[in-house]
Amino acid sequence: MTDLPSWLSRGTNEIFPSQPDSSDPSENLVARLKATDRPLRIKLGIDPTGADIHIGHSIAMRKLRAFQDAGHKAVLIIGDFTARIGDPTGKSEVRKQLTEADVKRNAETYLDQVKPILDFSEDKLEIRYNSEWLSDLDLNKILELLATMTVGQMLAKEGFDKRYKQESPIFLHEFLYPLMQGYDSVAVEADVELGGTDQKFNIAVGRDLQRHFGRKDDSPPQFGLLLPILLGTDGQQKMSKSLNNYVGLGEAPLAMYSKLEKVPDALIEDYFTQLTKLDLAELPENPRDRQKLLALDVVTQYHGKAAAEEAQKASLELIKGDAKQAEAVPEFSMAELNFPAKFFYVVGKSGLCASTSEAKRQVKGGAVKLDGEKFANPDEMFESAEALAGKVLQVGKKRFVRLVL
RNA sequence: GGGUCGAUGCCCGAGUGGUUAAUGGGGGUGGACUGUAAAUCCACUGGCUCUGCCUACGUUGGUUCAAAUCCAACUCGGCCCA
Repeated sequence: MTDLPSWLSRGTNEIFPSQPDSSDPSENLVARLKATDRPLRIKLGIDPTGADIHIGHSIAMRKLRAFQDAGHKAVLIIGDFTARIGDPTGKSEVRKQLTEADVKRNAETYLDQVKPILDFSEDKLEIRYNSEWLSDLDLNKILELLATMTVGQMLAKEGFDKRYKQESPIFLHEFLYPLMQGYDSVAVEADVELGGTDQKFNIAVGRDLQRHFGRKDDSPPQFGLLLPILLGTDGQQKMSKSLNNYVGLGEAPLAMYSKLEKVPDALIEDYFTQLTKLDLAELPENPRDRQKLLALDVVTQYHGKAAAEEAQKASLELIKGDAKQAEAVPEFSMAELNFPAKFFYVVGKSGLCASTSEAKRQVKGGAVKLDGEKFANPDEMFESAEALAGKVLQVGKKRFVRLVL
């Protein structure tokens, strides 16, 4: 049989079912793509559990876009219903439940953030909320769903297995999650479902359920296409907001750029593969140039070329420590401070430190500079704001603020 | 429902009546070094305009000159039995 086209294979971890030598469209995705007489329906579900999505999430979105460009239909499912339960995949704890209002707000910002990635033309994209079909399931239907799987099958799932062995609690409603995600596939008649490698179980459940409930036009059950989980900028754990190793899609150009330009060397090829269309064979030799190219390319995708180049310039200036030169230094008004004031108090209130106590420690530790000069006496008194006006206060290498009246 | 064990700082985890924000590790922040990285070394890591004051060891009460440490009830979780 034929090889996968590169738009399909780039960065793809696994496709299942996969019988590379078969021409049967139910077990070979390339054959399926060829055999179809209609655009395939490509499902990707996201649960609006937080306000931000990051470039790790963008991987599946980009693949979805690739399908759109190849003429297929993206079916983006906003898991407004499932978000309230929480996907137990990879979690060692129960996720806290969200209110309807939270979920709605999150969904809106999500859509906003994926605008640069997806093709939003009407015939290319279908956006569905899974409360549409899940909120009306009656007990009969739920029992039917539950009867398709055994406790053993559920406990074989990685996250549950681990939690079970660690003696941490697993609530019964969590067992429902894979079934609901699978039922989404039934409801939207998905032909392919995209997801991270950790989604294999849930996507496989979708196949089972499609088979169980049958499909309108007797199409074969959905294919699963698994994409790698992006490691965070720390190079250690998967990218996640709570680990603070993420690059958010909604971030400002400079913030995005400066995070991306220090991606560890070991990860940079993965990042190029997953986040850009650049040819890996033509990357620069110098690792530092690679980082810059990556940062520039990704920022361009979300903010345009001009903003990306500006971010690159600003970032260079910041690194040189030339804070006074950089225009991007935010201002902090001292209007609400009470003078006379000790130095650490000013630093603490400036927003550069989390607390005045931390500010004091940072000053003592020699991390604080005023107009580029190290300033290590936390108890230095300033009689009035005028004495500090116009100066640049700096904590560490990355945090700056210009003091104004 | 019965029995039993457990709940400590961002996380893990010591500590079992006595001066002390509370050992250690991870993580984080800062410094040196460097490619702005990694690795390594060092420092810091509850709050407060702070030579001191305040708040902390699941919650609430109690015993005591004194409790994270003892007692009681409650909440939450694990395990065993049903």
